Amino acid sequence: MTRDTRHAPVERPAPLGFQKHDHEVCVDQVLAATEARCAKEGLRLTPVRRKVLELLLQEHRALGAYAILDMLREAGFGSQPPVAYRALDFLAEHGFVHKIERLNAFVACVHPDEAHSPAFMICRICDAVAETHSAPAKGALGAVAREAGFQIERTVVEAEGVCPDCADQAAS
Amino acid sequence: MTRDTRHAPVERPAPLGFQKHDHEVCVDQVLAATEARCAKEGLRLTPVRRKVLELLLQEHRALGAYAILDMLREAGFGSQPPVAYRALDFLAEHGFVHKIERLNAFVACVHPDEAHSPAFMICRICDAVAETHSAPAKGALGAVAREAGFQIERTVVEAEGVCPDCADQAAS
DNA sequence: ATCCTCCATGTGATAATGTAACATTGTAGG
DNA sequence: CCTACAATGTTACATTATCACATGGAGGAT
Repeated sequence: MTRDTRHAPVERPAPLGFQKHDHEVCVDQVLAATEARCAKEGLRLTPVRRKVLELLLQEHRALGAYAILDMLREAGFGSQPPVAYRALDFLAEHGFVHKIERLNAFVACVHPDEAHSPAFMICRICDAVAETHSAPAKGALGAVAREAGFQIERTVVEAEGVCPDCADQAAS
Repeated sequence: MTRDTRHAPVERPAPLGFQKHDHEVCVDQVLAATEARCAKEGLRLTPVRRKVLELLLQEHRALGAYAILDMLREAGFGSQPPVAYRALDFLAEHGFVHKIERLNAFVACVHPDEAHSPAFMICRICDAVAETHSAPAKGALGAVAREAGFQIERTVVEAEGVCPDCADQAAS
């Protein structure tokens, strides 16, 4: 759709946020936080589910279900689509990962503790994705919805554009 | 994804906005406005493209590409997916229709004149869709993006919830 | 008018994404 | 232990989307 101008993803996609950071620490922290929340709420972070989350955290970018499935296969898990989709459903349902509708892909949530309605910035050149907050239901949209009698339960907010790295490259 | 609670669409989906209105007039007006804009900008509103827009306007709800394709076939146009997708691409590129990412479906734009970044309210029960405005790039999200050096070109804003009609039915 | 070019359309084939259904395995609670 | 339920694995299939290439039609240049 209207994506004629879109390039193929660059070889080494930019990190999740658009800034550098210590991967290992970041992955470990989120995994630990996720395990804690699962323990507290009686959720079962089974091997497949944990592996999917770990993969998404390590890659630190949006991955399609089939890309994840390939990695699961290599890791010795089941190799049929439902395996990946079910794990992703679980993780998404509890906010550990988010689906990027624009890309039909998934990213690990970078702050699994707090409840939040996420918003994303998606680079159309390298497909890097950065997560931030949004509260659209509290602003103008919320007002329109209330007036119309529409009850908002969830919001999808995705901004498409050019990330700092790709803008720099284009300039040079 | 996390849509276990979702019902099948009800038999008679609610209209595009959540309020009643005069279909005929509405369809004619938008078609006329679209033709005017195409004439002015040298865009070619060919038969297929016009037909697709007309179908979406008449149905006044979100339709998948294949639903549209079926109708095109019945109307004597080509019957392969690219026929529908190309028409939709054209229409979406110029803002005459919008894609609802959450549904992988398309709706006719209800105000094809003004340039705008649309926002949608989507009923998870009957799949009715209402369009309104948004300016997320001007609010908190815009601030975050500027700070991060991310250039927003386009936004996807979709609120999922329950429309007034379905809320009424649930209450009764 | 003729040709030429570009854009749009038609078609077949195939890729990518997502689900349904059912058998099997594992795990927690009685 | 054993029962009930959740999670996994697998087959098959449904839905959504794109590629590649041939054909047709509108407009401009000569």
